[in-house]
Amino acid sequence: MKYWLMKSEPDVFSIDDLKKNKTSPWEGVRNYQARNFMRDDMKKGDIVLFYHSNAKEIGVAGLATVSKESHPDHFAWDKKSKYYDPKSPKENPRWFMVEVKFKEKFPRMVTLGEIKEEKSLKDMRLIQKGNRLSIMPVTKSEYEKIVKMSEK
DNA sequence: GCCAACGTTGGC
DNA sequence: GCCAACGTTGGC
Repeated sequence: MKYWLMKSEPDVFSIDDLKKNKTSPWEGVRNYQARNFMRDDMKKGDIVLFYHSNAKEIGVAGLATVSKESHPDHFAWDKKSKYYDPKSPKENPRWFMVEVKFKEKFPRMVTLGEIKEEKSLKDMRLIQKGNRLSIMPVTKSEYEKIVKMSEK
C-alpha cells in the first residue's frame, strides 16, 4: 500500500465536499507527472492526504482512500467542461483519473507552516522549492507523522 | 493581487 | 532540438 498527497483548492472542492459526496472523481489533472502517478502507481486502498491549497488556511485537512483505480478522465471529452481537451480523444485518452473516498477529516488542519517547521518532514516533496505537483507520493513515516500532528 | 517557478507550445 | 512567449500553480 502506498501513501499520497493530493492538492485541491477548497473553494473548488474541499474535504467537506468530499465528506458530503462520500466519493469523488479526481478530474482535471492536466500535468503529466501527476497523471502518471494516478495512471501507473495509485492502487485501490492507497491512502491520500487531502491538502487544501490556494486558501486562507493551507495544509492537510484530512484523509481519503483510493476507491477506483485509473480510468480515462471523461471530463476531457465534455466540451462544456472547463477541463475539456480536444487532444485527449476517446480513442486515445491522454488524461486519466482515479476516484477517491472520504476517510476522515482531521480534528484540526496540519498547516503548511507546521510541516515546514517539523524537522522529520524536511524532505517532503511538498515543501521542496518550486514544487507545484498536485499529486505526489508520501512516505509511510511522513504520513504517520502528519496523522500524529493532527491529533494534538 | 503579486510574482517566482515551472510546464507547455510552437516557430525556427 | 532550442528557446521565447505564454499560461498555470500556489504561497504570500
